[in-house]
Amino acid sequence: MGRREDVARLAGVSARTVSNVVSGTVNVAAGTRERVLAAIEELDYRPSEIGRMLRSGRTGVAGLVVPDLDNPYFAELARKLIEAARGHGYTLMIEQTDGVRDRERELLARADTKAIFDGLIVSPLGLTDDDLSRSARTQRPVVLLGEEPHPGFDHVHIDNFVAAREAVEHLLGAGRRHVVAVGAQRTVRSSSSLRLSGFEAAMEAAPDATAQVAYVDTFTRRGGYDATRALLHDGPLPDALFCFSDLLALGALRALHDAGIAVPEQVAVVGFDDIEDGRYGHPSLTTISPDKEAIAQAAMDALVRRIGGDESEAVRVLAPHRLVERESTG
Amino acid sequence: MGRREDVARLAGVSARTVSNVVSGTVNVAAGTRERVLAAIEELDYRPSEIGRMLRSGRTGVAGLVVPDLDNPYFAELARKLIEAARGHGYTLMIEQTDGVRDRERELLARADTKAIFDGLIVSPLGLTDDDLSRSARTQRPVVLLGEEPHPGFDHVHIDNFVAAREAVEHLLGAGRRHVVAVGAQRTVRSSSSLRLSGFEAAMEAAPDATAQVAYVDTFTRRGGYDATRALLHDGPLPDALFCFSDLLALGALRALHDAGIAVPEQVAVVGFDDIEDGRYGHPSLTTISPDKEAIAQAAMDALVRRIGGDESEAVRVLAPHRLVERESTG
DNA sequence: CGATCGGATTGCATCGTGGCAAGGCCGCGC
DNA sequence: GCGCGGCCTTGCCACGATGCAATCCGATCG
Repeated sequence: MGRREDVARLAGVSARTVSNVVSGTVNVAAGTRERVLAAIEELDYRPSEIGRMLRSGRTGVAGLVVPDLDNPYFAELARKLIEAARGHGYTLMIEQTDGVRDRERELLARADTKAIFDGLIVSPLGLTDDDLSRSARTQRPVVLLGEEPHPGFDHVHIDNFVAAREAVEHLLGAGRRHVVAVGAQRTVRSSSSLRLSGFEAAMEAAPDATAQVAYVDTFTRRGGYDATRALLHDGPLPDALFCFSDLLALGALRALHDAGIAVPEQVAVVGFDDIEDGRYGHPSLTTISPDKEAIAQAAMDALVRRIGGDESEAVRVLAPHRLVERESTG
Repeated sequence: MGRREDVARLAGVSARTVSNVVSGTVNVAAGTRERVLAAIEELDYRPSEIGRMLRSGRTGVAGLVVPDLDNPYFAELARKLIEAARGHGYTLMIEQTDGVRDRERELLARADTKAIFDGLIVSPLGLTDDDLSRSARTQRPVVLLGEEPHPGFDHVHIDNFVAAREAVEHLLGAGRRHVVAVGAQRTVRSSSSLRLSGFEAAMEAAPDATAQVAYVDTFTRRGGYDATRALLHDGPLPDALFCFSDLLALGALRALHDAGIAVPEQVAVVGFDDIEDGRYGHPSLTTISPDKEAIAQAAMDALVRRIGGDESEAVRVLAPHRLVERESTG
């Protein structure tokens, strides 16, 4: 690949003129332009993105920090985010944290130091306000996804409380009277606390119904499987499960099937996330469907706005969700 | 964030000495180092990664081009690749092509021009040798994943032919006598042709068995669902399906269930990829499990070696696979 | 015919690093 | 007291690009 000097020499102009042709921001005589373009073609010259980055201070790269691409919710979200980023002329660098707080902190710190992003979209699990405000010193904007807002940061989310309540109301409305919330967590701070609150709110409005909470270790199929097994072993059979994620629900479905319990006849199941797997499984999964495209779009919009220098107060964007009824609730 | 000049002034040294302290490659007197480090802390100075990139010609970024992160196989592979990249001190930028040849070509071209990667890992679907060799002019190394090798490029793969043959032999060994290969494609050039060949080889070795090929439009659950529906509608019921991917298999399972056909009693099903979904579904899916970790590791190893300047002949790395027997084949 | 104007082209400076080699300083040995 | 060696420190430059302002040239106008 030729360098700009070589192109200039071949075209019989100065190096600066080559730049003018390439950037197109300055008037260049038609004849000159053609000679330069020919020389560029001839020598296979391509301007260096890194030089431009250095000069302009912009990289056109945004970081995405998610717990885990294995998780279909994040994989589907990442897909939409990559598309949204492309729409803004941005490329995404993806990092995984496995929900480990130290990894999340480390990546935030790297955003200050080694990294090259213009900004960062973070889906945190274990970060505290303190972790975040410590990193707020950075010049680089951060947009948060997920349940919890943090003061001073843009935040894109769905109304988890209302969504959870609607899911449970759907179960109650179908006549279910013993509903178990699957997905509370003892270890992790308050992830999903809004979903739990929504569950509780719906249950309190139905005094004749029994509410129960099942704890899980991880938001995985195995977590849902193990929790449901324990549930079936320990006590009376409920007639509905509200799982805090589709993965949990898929694990629960499997455990119910293994125990010979019919879904939805004996137990109805609702999930949360609307991942593709839930649509083709047997039975297909009723779930809360967050508008992932809206989330991705809003997050990139906010990030690009901040990168553009917007210093206004942090915004909270509410993306739509809807309840999708499928076979698992009849 | 302070600049190097400011740090130098505060520490009472030259800007160059600040660099020397930061890089650590040159001897600096202990007292000077401490003063500089204190000034760095005080002014919150952090060296610019972009400046380093420009100076060194390395970015520490690799590109990953996959069809689609929605596809759990690629999501799981991406996860492993990100981890492998981290092990080499690299970060990944992920791009999606949706298997569209023009997008793949465009991204290869961008690797030459706008992009900042040191190298690229590509999982192509529609690229021709010509497309690739056209891009081989670039200085940036490319490592290929997937079925098809291309001359002159490092290639990491599993033995698709043998894996497919083993999958079909497993079905035949269980007494199945009418096996349908689900996943041949009319439009896309030769994707999965090795899996088809493996299928044919196994079937030819069993003269008393009936082989059949079902075509799909896309390697998705819907593709598998539609193809299986058509299959059930059109002809006699086979007693085994060999699906070229787990997604196809999951769609097929759903279609079989809708038609009231028992799996594995009436029809056995084998998939390919061993994605997480297949493990918890009902029935769980027998599948060919490629060693994704080995693939990711080998791909990053090869890429980093090339980036390091290795000009030796292109290598082909064969990663292990194994047949995982689950409920869908009894 | 000279002055002015405007478009095309160019040189200079800068972004932040780090390699290179020259310069500075101290201490030791003679 | 002087010279020399060795360690620190520093200035200069290039990496590649572009904003800015100066320069250059042909053309038009008075």
